[in-house]
Order: sequence, then C-alpha cells, then structure tokens
Amino acid sequence: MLSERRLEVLRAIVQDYVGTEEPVGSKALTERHKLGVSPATVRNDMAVLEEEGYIAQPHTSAGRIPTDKGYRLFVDKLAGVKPLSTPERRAIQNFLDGAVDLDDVVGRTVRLLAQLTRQVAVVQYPSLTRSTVRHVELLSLAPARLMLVLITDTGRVEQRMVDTQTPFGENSLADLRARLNSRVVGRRFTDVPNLVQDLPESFEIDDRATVKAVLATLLETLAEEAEERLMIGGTANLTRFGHDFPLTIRPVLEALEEHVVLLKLLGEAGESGMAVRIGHENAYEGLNSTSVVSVGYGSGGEAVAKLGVVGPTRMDYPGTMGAVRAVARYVGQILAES
Amino acid sequence: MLSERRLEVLRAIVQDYVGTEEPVGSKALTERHKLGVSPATVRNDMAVLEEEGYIAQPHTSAGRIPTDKGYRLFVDKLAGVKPLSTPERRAIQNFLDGAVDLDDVVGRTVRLLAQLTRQVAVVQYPSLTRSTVRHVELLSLAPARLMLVLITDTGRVEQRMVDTQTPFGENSLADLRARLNSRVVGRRFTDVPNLVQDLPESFEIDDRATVKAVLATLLETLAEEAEERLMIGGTANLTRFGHDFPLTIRPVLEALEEHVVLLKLLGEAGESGMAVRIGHENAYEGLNSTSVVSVGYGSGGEAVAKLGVVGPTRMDYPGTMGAVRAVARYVGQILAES
DNA sequence: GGCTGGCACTCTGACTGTTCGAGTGCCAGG
DNA sequence: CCTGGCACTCGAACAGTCAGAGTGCCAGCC
Repeated sequence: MLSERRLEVLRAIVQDYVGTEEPVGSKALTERHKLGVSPATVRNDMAVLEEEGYIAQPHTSAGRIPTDKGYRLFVDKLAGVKPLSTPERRAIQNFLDGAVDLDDVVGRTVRLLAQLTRQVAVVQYPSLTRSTVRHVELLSLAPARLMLVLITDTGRVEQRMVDTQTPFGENSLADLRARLNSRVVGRRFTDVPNLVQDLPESFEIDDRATVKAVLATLLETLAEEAEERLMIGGTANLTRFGHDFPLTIRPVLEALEEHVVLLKLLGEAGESGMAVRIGHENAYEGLNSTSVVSVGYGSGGEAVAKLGVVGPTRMDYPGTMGAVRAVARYVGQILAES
Repeated sequence: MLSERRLEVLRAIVQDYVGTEEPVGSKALTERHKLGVSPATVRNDMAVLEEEGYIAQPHTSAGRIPTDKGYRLFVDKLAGVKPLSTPERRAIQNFLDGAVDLDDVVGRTVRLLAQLTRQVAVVQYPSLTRSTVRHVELLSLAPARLMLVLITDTGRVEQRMVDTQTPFGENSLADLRARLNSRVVGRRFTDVPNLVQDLPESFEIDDRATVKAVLATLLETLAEEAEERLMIGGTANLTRFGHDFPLTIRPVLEALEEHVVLLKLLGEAGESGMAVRIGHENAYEGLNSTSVVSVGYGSGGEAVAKLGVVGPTRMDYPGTMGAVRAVARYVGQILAES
C-alpha cells in the first residue's frame, strides 16, 4: 500500500498534468502544491510510483505523466465527483426544459453535455426493450396495406408498413386495434410476444393471416429496435485532444461512427452508478487513448438508457463525472414529466 | 480567353495536385502529361495562369497549386462528371435495397456516399414542406390528452402531444380524425393551413377549443419541421484533409454540428442539377477551405431533399460529382418504390 | 511570333552541431 | 526518513549549412 503522501503526490501529478498537458517535474510539484516536503523527497516518491506503474516518463529527464493505472487509482481513491455550481444547474434545467419532443430532449442533452464537459458527448435514446407500450395504432393506407405505429412511454414512435394478402375491413381493423391495445398497453416490450401469442385464434379464419402479419411486424419492430440509437455531439472538441493529432483522432472518429461499438461500450457500464473506463480498459482498440465516462438515466428509479462522454485519458475526471451525473439526473426528470 | 493549351496546363495541374497533394512544377508536368511542349513553355503558360488568378505559389520557388478560381474553371469547363463503373452501380443498388424504413434509407445513403467519395457525406431527410400528407392519426392517451401523429408520403412520422382543457369523446375524436383526413390526405403541407381553417366551426361549441388546439399543434408541427433534419457520416475522412490539421479540421467539425448552417448550404444549391461550391464560394466561413458538392433527390421528378459531400477543395471533382449524382438517383428510386 | 535550352537566382526542407534548461538519480549529512 | 547538493542525461530550440526543386528571364532557333 502506498503511503498517504505518495497518494498525495499522485493526485498532484494528475491534477497538474490535466491542467498543463505537460509532464510534471518534482520541483514544479512542490511549488504548486503544499506537500510540505522538498523536491528531492518528491523525487523518491515518484520513483516508487513509477516502479509501481502509476506514472511514467515520456523520456528520460522529462517530468512524469500518469499511466492508465494511475488515473484509475486517482478516480477510485483520490477524486470525488465535483458537484456543479448552482448557476450551472439552473442553466441545465432551463436548457432542457425547452425541449418539445424526444428527439429534441436527446439533441439538447447531447449539446449540453458536450458544452459542459468540452468533450464528445454520446446519448443513447431511451431503449425500447425496457420501455412500455403506450399505444399501438393501426391505419389502413390502402386496401391491402396497413401501417403499424408503436408509441412508447418515453415518447418514441416507430412505424412499419404491413402488406397483407387480403383486404382487411375497417371493423376488423378496429377490433384488432382494440384487442391489441387492451393486451399490451402499459406492458413491457419483452412481455409482448407472450401476450399476443394467441390473438389470431380469436379472429375469423379469413382475417387470421393478416392478424399474424401485423403481429409479426410488431415483434419484428421490437427486435430490430433492440439495436438502439444514439446521438453524438461535440466532435469539434476532439481538436483539443493532443498534439499528435491525426493519429489519435482518426480511430476515435471511426469509433464514433460505429454506433454498435459505442452502444456496447455504454452497455458495459454497469447497471448502477457511474462507470469510468480509462484508456486500455476500453475493449475497442480505437479508444485506447481515451476515457469514457457513462451513466444510466431514466424516468423512474430505473435506467432506460445511458449517456456519457468520450475524452482524452487526460481529462478532468471529477468535473466530467459531476457534469455527466447532473445531466443524467435532469434528463431523467424531464422524461418523467413528459 | 485562355488558349487551348493553357487550359490543358491548368487541367494537368489540377489533376496532378489532386493526386499528389503537392505543388506541381513545370518539369513534372511535362513528364506526366503529353503536352508536347517543353518545361520552359509550360512555365510561361503558368506565369499567365498565375497572373489571371487561376493558380498560385505557396511560396517562391515552389510549384503551383490551383486557386479556388482555378478549380472553378476546371469544374465548369474542363472536367466532366465521371460515371461510376457498373460494379459500383450494382453495389449501390444492392446496399440501398436492403433498407427497411426511412431512417435506414438515409443512414445507408450517408454511409454509402461517405465510402464512395471518401469524404464527409451529408444527407437531408425528405422535407416535410414539400411532401404530402399520407395520414393524420389522433389517439386519446388520457382523458384530456391527445396524441397527434402525422405520416408523410416519404414515410416520415412525426408525433406531438396535445393537452386539452376539456375531455374529448371518442365519437368526436373519430369525427375529427375522419374530417381532418378527408381534407388533407394527399395534399401538400403548404396547403394544409388553408384547408383546415374553417374546420372548428363545424363542431359543437364545447369541442371547438379542442379542435383548435389540435389544428394549432398540427400547423406548429409543420412549421417546426420546416427546420429540417440531416444525417452526417464519414467524418473520419476528415483526417485525410491536409497537413495543417487542427486548424483546418476544427471549423469543419463545428460546421458539421451546426445543422442549420449545413441546411442553408444545401439549400443554396439551386433547384436543378448539381451544385459545386468551391472554397470561398461557401458563405460559411468555417468551410472556406472546403468544397461542397450537392444535388437534390426525390421520388418523383421533383426533388424533396438534398444530399452532398463536404471535402477539401483539393478533391477529385469528376469522381465526386459522379458518385453524388449516382447515389441521388438511386435514393430517388428507392423512395419512389416504398 | 512563339517555342526552347540554358543559366542565375531563390527559397524550402533536411540535416548537423551546439547550447540551455529541466529533470533525474544518487549520496552524504542532519 | 528527509534534505540539499551534485553530476548526468536528454530533449527543445536555435543557428548554420547544403542540396534540390522550381522559377524567371534571356538569347537563339524554327
């Protein structure tokens, strides 16, 4: 176990490096932080920290920079979550309150998060699989063509065409609409398949094929939408990433376009609380020099989706975590209200 | 007017510079192109071209590079549109054919365009203002809460909540739904306001407030959606932009997040045919070192939206224009089919 | 008149050598 | 166990040099 002072030295190194972007030396450390010891002592401590793998030298006779392991220790033991200031909170609330629909909520959230953290923000749309059904609507667009519209409790709307073999009367349609809704409204998506299984049997023989087609489309929509959607913002902040630009930034941009990768990444962030993945802890190679801070958000006590930011490993963890947490809370509130 | 040969020299300069990304000198030109004259002659021609403002030297004793004006001449007079190869066409069609809904069409299009041109692709969602109404649906979610769903002929769906003062019976709802649809289905969005103006009067006094609220929301949806949506892809291609990276790329990333700016940019591209905006021709400052190639696409003969790519002024114009045009055509087809 | 080869000139980029300063590791003494 | 001192190392910055590419111009040639 590292002594108290050595942890303090590590904390100071992380803070200074995050601030200056430059390797930090023993002398500068003692000047900027009241460690109460001389540079020489700090040097000894640094030697130990380096041996343990918490910090590293880019080259001999340069200052030290934290390693991924160092950041990890910093995040776990040394840093708290920095709460936002009251004006900041108020600004968040005002900004989010103006949203008119779900797209707008997500859009505003992503911009807000990007601006607040000055990093790349990623917001997952509230997931269909965990949501409940608010309403299912069936419309007859043409004699043998129906439109199925699915509305979720988070305000999301999905629609699909259903082409039928035979025409389907308005009465049958109203009947199906009513029965379908009575079974699934308020239920979770995952429960829907079981709930509608026996529905075709209660219809006239002639209509069964159509009913089955509608149900199939409904279930298909659920399945397809299990691949969830994302919104991304603040990519311009990537330019503040580092000096060795093109090499660092390219894989990150690529990763950001691979929504599947990002979703997996967000998904890994455990169910409860905030997750911080530092550098090589990210399974996806392109993000090995970035950190991802993510957290779930939701309308009730339960998380329906995740959001987070992607930034350089050299980031202000307490501030970022504070912003991410605060935004997630407010978005949850907004969703609950609507 | 420039002589035939000087135009040829300009063409050669553009082609070489696009290929190599390096200023091109007189000697290299004569070696790579069969101009039939000596480097000295080419030098004289280059001096003229420079005087006229078509090419420039980054610094004395370097080769020449085309100016925006030079590219403009190249695009207008010297370059054709390079058609895609048959396999490429087939690939486009196959890729787009797999799309399941409008989001998917747009998503696939943007990826396709980015991949084909190796640049940043921008695709506008089919516009509501030019579309027609396929259906308007009204659902009662709670006693004093309705949901309005608008479905367009391009497959787009928008929904809004309508909170009403007084409860609204199922009969009245069905009545309103029927009358509303009979008036607006198949009509253009811009015509809707006039078509529904007198609708409230034909309802019971008690229901008029609600009807008005519904109509207001409907019109509001149209107005709001006049600010249209975009999808963007291929931002990783920005890394191939140039050497002086951070400076060039930052404003471009910022511009790409400003959807309003992009929409305006696409909008400027005249109604008919393909538009190419080169460097400073772009009104938006951040894109002064990029070119935008855009074209309208649509299901019928009429364009319902635009798509295009953003790339360095030093781009392969014939190839890019070919790809953009081809993709626009196929997307139009797909939309017409669905 | 227009094209060409030759020539002198200029400028950049790469390379080298040097210096300066920051930072380290180690050691002896408190 | 901490501290001051010291020798050492290494990289960043700077200046100087050099080669190469490219130009502009001029006189001669077709």
